[in-house]
Amino acid sequence: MNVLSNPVIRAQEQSLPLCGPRSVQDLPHCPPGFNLSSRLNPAPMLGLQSGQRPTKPQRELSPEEQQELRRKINSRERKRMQDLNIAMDALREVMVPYGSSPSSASSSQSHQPGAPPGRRLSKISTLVLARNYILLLGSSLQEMRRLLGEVSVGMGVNTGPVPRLLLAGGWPLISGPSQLLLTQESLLTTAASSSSSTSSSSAAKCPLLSPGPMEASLAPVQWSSAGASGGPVCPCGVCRLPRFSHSTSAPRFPK
DNA sequence: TAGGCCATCTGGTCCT
DNA sequence: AGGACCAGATGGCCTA
Repeated sequence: MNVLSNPVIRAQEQSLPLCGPRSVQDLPHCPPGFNLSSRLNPAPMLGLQSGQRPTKPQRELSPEEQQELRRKINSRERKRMQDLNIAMDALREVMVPYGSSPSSASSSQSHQPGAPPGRRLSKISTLVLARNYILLLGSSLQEMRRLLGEVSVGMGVNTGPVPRLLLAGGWPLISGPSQLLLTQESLLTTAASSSSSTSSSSAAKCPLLSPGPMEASLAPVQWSSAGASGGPVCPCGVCRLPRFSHSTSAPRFPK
């Protein structure tokens, strides 16, 4: 979101009264009698237990100081969230080779003029996808080790130059997030050899965030083109991946 | 128009 | 004491 276009921020930057845009009644942040100093400058506790020292009397902040302090805190929080979004965009760039508009971090819902079609991944989708990708990489690594072991046994350790599997490009390596378009079968095959200990509290609900570290976490997801067919969407209500559909006919790892 | 997604504000808590 | 982190609340924008 464009910071300057945000009326609240504008009000902040222009030192307009806090909570201006809204009525006082429906403002949990600014209830009637709201006083920043109650937090920033807490009054001595009533009903202190015996033996406790009363809190050190603190300097009362003037309204201007309170406002300035509030601005400072808000600004910090804004910065923190913007940094988080930058990191999220960096992750999107890795996870989504299409449709991502990296500079859109602060103007979230707008499409850039020249940007490729397709909606930006939501934060939750980005995280879920990244998790799947990481798990998949892990399982690939394990599979690779297993195959390497087989080859070594077959050829005798340290006797051959380069295993032919390598030359043949037959490794089940992941070349990119797009390879998350895998069938359940292939994923399970790959995942079977791995033993992650990840657990998820959402297990029961989401096939992508599911119990079995690998088995279900690697439930196949598939990119579908923006606005396309409207295949089944993850029903969990947690990830709600809008651009993925569970696939049953995707390419498999070469064997 | 409802629902999803998001940015921001805010107060609470924990840490340094 | 001040900053970081978190979660709840709120309102705006967008899409189906």
